[in-house]
Amino acid sequence: MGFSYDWDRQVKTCDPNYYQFTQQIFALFFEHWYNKQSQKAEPISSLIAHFENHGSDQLHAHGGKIESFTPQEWKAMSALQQHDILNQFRLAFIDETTVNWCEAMGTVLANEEVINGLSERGGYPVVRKKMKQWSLRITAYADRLLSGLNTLQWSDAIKEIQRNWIGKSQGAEIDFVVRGTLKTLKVFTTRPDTIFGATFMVVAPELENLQEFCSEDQWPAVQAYANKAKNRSEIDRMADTTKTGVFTGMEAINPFTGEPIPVWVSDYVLANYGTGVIMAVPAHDERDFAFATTFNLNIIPVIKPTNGELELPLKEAFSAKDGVCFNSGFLDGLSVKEAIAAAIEKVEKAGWGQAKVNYKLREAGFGRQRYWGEPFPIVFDHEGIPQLVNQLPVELPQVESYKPTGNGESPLSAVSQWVNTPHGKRETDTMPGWAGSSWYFLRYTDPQNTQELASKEALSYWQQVDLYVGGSEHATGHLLYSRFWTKFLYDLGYITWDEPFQRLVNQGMIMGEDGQKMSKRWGNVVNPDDVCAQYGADTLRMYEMFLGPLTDSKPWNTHGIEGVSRFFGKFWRLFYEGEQWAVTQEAPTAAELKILHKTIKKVTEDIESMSFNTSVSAFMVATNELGTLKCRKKEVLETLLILMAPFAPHITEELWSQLGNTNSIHIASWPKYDASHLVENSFSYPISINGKTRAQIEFELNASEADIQATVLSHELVVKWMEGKPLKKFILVKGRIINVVV
RNA sequence: GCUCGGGUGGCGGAAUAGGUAGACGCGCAGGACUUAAAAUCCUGUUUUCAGUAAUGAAAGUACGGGUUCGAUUCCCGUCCCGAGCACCA
Repeated sequence: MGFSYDWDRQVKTCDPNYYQFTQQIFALFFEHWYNKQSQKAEPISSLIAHFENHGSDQLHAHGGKIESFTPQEWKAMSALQQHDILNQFRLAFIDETTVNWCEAMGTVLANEEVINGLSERGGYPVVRKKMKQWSLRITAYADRLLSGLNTLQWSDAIKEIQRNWIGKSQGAEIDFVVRGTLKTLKVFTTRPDTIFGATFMVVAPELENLQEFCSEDQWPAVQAYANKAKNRSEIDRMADTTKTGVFTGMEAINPFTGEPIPVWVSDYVLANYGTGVIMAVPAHDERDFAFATTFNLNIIPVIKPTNGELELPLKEAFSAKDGVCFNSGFLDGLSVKEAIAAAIEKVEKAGWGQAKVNYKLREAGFGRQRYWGEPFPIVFDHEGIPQLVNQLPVELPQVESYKPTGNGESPLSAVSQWVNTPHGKRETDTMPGWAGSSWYFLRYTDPQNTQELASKEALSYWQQVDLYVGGSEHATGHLLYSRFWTKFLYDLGYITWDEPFQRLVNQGMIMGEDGQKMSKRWGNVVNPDDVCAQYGADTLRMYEMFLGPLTDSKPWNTHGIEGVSRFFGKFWRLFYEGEQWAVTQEAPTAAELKILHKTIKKVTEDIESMSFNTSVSAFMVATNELGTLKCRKKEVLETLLILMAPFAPHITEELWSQLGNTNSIHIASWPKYDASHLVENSFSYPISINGKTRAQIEFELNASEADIQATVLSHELVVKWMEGKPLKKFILVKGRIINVVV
């Protein structure tokens, strides 16, 4: 096909020479934490220094929850206790995650391998199970991943997918005191303006200390419900939107009204978003409304439309974000926007909570219980504390079997001579496929380097990827992870830019002739090798471009390729008269130069905007016009060849050499168009009367408007269509159109 | 349901800082060259109506409104297609 790949820069992520640096980057994640104050990753040593000097006080670290401690307490801790705390802040850390466990297969399955709670292969039951494994703290970068999108030339679709995935929402965390106890339930809400309408609370069934918020007599029912909910897969939950739940027997106090409201448990509240607890405002939230209706709970409207009244009783939740508060004490009369600000101010002043930003983005699971993957450069010492291995690469051992062990551990755990080292046991999970693919573009700059992932010189010469052409299926995977790794390596000073792919274009697919995706199943597969054998690579390339815009999916049409094939025939005959070479040295005429420079301009602009289909059309137009003029002049044809070289690399190279050139056309410099060849001094104006084209008159472009108007108004057709009515307005758009309004 | 794209001839598609809608190609029809065919070249091809014809008129960029001298392009509403998300408080 004539792709100009530089095979000297080929990389293989599964080659130890490559993955030793994937392991090194993992080690860097492990040795860094995220400072929310400086907004960047910093070495773990600075965090340890902070603990030694200030304890947990004034900590601006992104991470998990810890009990507060003093410097003295920190120093008195055991290595294991210190590890547990540091683990809460390391950017590569051991996380408790929920996985899809298939007992029958003895393995963990990916979400897409689970269908309706059963394994895709075999149809065995799958349950959700907690498992400790490595994760990368991508949430530390959530804000930068979000704001960085604004600087990128990516399609709106992909940007939007990433924005949704990151899912930033602003609101407040508010504490509700549980009646008759000293305990509080912390909720996250984006609508604190509706708090006077909060008539009950709902906690997620997975909440760890669930029992604390249950009365003794309700606990058995709650426990039974929670156990059932735990084993429901996400897909099951999704499929079933009817509301289920159990009353916990407890009540909480709405801090704004002082009224007690019941606390329920239901699986429509997700444990891993927000605090896993919500204040339910049934009048203004569809889900809460459905729940309240199902269980006959109180519904109090507190927001009404800006211009109008609510229809009571409510038939559905009024969830619009423009409205006015009522039934809401000091918030009455305020708009939703004003009330949100006022409610947060009140919450903070009263010490009930604070403004809070939440993200849907979850930490990136980085462990796989599979053989094929980069081993972690980690050994767990005799205390079970993970220690980095300095000697890289840590290579995959040869094994007898790649199959799962059956107990959920990686196949590597069975290779005891590999697992056991003098310093402890190796981590036997391996890294996911996206580990190596998150930085390969950096490796392209310096693929043979054995000392570092790439030299500073190479990285600063090549910089980030100018243009990435790929499918949109990587939107929330590869493309997000690569941005994350790039920002991290930027923080550490490895690179001087913090976005990997400046411009991203999602190419469309060539569909079958029937408009469906090409598939053996539909019998509509067209093999490019066959097309190439029949028509040649240049014809195939150009036809694919000619089919339509790069970003669109479009059906293949076998007849259509004939048109491109014929075009090459015509193009060839500009150079040959029969078998006879026919190119001349004559100087081109003005008309020929105009054709050439028009084409240079069009193709140069089209390449910039990736409108290759219209470039092909421009080549056809130029070839047709030059053919009509019988132009065989070297000066014109040689330049046209250069323009076509990126589109049809083979035929252009051949004709280029036949023109007597000894170097390759693909290193020739790109022509510049000369505007002086394109100047027109007259234009054939379409004359509209009341917006309808009625005549065509040619005028010099520098003719005066008065002269033009006089000529137009006395023109036979214009007179006819004006039907004697008086002229209302005469519009002249120079070089475009004339409109006579009567 | 929400978010983001998009609807133009028989087909793929062109043209949007508002200015001759349908470039280019496919297909189709007719013609030239040829003993014939292939190849090549030429002409026509949005729809409807009138006309033997040249030609003329009207409508037309999913549908209905609006702004404008002028709208495929801008605004409002509706329908349809595609992609993504999916109880995210």
